[in-house]
Amino acid sequence: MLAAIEELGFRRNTTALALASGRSRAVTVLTANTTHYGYASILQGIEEAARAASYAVGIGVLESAEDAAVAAEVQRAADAGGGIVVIAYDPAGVRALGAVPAGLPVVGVVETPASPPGGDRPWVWTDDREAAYQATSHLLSLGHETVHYVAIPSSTRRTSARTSGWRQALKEAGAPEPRPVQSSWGPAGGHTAGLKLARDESVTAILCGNDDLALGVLRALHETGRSVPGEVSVAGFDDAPHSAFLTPSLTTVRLDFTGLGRSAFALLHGVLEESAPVAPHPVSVPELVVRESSGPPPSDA
Amino acid sequence: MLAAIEELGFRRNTTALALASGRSRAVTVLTANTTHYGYASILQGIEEAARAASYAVGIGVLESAEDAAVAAEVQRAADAGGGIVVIAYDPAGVRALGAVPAGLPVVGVVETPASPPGGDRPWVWTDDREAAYQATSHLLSLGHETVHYVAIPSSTRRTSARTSGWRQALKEAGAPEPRPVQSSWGPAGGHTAGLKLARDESVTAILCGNDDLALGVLRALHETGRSVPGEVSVAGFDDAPHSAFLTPSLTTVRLDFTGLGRSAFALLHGVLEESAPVAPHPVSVPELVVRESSGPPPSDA
DNA sequence: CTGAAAGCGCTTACAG
DNA sequence: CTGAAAGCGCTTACAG
Repeated sequence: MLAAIEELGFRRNTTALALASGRSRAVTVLTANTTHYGYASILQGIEEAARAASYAVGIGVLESAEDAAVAAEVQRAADAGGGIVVIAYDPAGVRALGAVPAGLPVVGVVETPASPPGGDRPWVWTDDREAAYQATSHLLSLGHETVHYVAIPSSTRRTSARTSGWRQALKEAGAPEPRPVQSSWGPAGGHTAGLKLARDESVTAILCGNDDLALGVLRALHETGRSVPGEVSVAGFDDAPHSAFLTPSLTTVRLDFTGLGRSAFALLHGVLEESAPVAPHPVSVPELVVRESSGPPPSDA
Repeated sequence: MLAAIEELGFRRNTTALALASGRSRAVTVLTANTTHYGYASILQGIEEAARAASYAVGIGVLESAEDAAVAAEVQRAADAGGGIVVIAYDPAGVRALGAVPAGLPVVGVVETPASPPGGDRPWVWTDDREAAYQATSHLLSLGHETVHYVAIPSSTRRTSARTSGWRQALKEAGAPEPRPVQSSWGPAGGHTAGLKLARDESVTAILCGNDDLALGVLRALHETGRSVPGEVSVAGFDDAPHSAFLTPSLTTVRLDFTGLGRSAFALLHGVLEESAPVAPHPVSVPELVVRESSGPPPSDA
């Protein structure tokens, strides 16, 4: 009988099931971006874990950080039923996480939290603060007087985790703290920032908020005739797939975004079904990867 | 009254609506990958257009090209209700497109079709053949005797559109046709292929199946001490965001993947609702972008 | 433990 | 044109 049902291509009707039972086995990911390395990798991790648990995965892009637009996207996600994961790495994401109505199952993917964000909601994070600290310390240990910082847009008005890790390393080493250069997410922003920093002869080490920014900085340094790492050292963030193959190859801090996405889903799964394996509070441990783009400062500097 | 309803946070129940009416205002995109530039951009385009039309967007990743696995993913997408877009740039995608049961609303995103793929289903494509033809012709016009080709994995056992465009340009110019080097999707594959080609002194021009591959080839050439474009010219495919900022910056063929995604959704929308604007048969026109990585062959060659 | 009824929140085809 | 009834395909709480 069951075999016959199988044979005839019978399939449980997901919609009716959801209406009758009130649960959906679905997760909607709310994110401001789907193409940058970190975001895309988290999405990939969530999808993998969701697929393994037979959950459907939906995506909603937060195109604007404006309150009304964010609220509309959150509503759409809520309407879809099931749970929500919001990637809160930027203002739009942070607002979306805050706008999810109480009572809805949600988990946030956030930067190192100073204090628990979004009230008592479950969340996962990358230890961006530690990662920035490691990269900055590495550059300082090479003998650089200080390390300049090209920042990705921060998620809140407060200091970002990456910025504060960088700052802490400088402070501990007694190094002067240059003004961070605010930039964007992509290579073009890094290029602009790099051109600006290249004009300053005293700059010998640059930490970039992500690898794409670093790529643009590398290009700017090349254009202005400053050699890397001979005259200037550059380090990135993320260890994107291309970073090992740049010329010079990029020193960076590897972050396990895919694993972070899987953890986010696991947490949500635990919230939605008591039977699901309970995920511990997961933190991805950053790992410094030293390559060609960092070295000692020029001896005559 | 309506205001009061609005006030109380009343919302139409999507699930009940779908059950009762039999339609979902949802699209599921089936793809083998979500992070590579082309795939991610198509997904982004679909999401934009879907959001504008108030459609929910789901994703299903085809982790394996094995028949049973593909069939299972297609079922999941079908179960979700609504329409399906499948990105058929690889064996898994091509099989998934073929496995969608007749009668379900589906559109395929395919390589330049030799003949209409998937029967009489609507589809959109990038003109990969033309793009490869343009890039190859550019390199030949610079004076190279021939152009070597590092290929991405092809979607079928038949010759890919990119390969055949390259071949056609060589043939028309009466240039010898070297054996294509089969590679993967990422920089690591390009690096391996580049190392291999670098051993052959006669190689002066290399066309790569995508920009990530080209990035790896550039690195391999650097490691083996061959200058670009002095000794070897390199061209890519896609015009990914970082390509303009590599050193040397990469000559490539720009493809409008985001627009392609939007077109795919528009087509599907037309199939699902007669009232929706009918999309024309859309083709994205490739555009050659000449940068630093291509130039004349060495004069002594 | 098994089986028939009620109900999830809508749409749609039908009676008034 | 308006309004009450039936039904979408399931689950769940309840009677047997």
